[in-house]
Amino acid sequence: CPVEITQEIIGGKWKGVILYKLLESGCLRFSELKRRMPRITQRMLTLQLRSLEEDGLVIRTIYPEVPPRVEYRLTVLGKTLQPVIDSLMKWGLLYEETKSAPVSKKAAVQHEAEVC
Amino acid sequence: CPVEITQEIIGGKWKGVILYKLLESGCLRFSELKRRMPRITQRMLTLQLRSLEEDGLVIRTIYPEVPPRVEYRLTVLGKTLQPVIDSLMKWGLLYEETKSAPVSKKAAVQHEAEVC
DNA sequence: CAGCATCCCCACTGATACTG
DNA sequence: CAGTATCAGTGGGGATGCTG
Repeated sequence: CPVEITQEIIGGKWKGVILYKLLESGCLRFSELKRRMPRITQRMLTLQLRSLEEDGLVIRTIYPEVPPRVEYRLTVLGKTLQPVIDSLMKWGLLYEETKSAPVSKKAAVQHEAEVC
Repeated sequence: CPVEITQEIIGGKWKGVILYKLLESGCLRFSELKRRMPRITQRMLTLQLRSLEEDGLVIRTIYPEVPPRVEYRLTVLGKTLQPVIDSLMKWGLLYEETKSAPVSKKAAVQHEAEVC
């Protein structure tokens, strides 16, 4: 099932957010990504980026400098995730709205009462 | 982050597929859902449906008959997931296509060579 | 038919410390 | 700066058997 395939690739706790940040910013260093995701650990960020790289969504570029610099950006395939991430984000916003709008709940319940 | 919120709700191995089947069919009995997802165990189907119910995406209707009959359908909120599930499915199809098209890989790599 | 109960595993996630 | 290494915990997910 295609839905399952996609979820296997961008699922999990962090990948969606990483992709969102990269779509937003285009190209980010490891530390910049980390700064944009204060709750993720270095370890998890590394693991998730490696996984995204394996699946061909992200490119990792190492600049042989001191101090080391590594930049991440989306591949062409990775960029095709834009509409997916967008819809995930939009629905997240809608959901938060819904939860904080108790006034309309009664009307909603009446709708739900429809029979199959 | 809204992206993370959505993934917490419809993430995991099965929820996306369940939602897809319900969007497609409108209303399904437990056994009908199970038949459409041969790999899921009864236990997991039950657990995932309960979770979707808790989050207000699915309505569970029990018909007091013998043998028992339980039907599942989306709430109004659940139906708002249509564009999300759609985009997940479309990208899944695109991804499968990409993997089975080795001819275009060279061109793709050249694209990836662009600098940040 | 549509489940619940039970047992179990390991993959995901995390905290912490260390390093080229 | 951008990682590895190590250890540990939790819970998602699964197999199987039983039942109103």
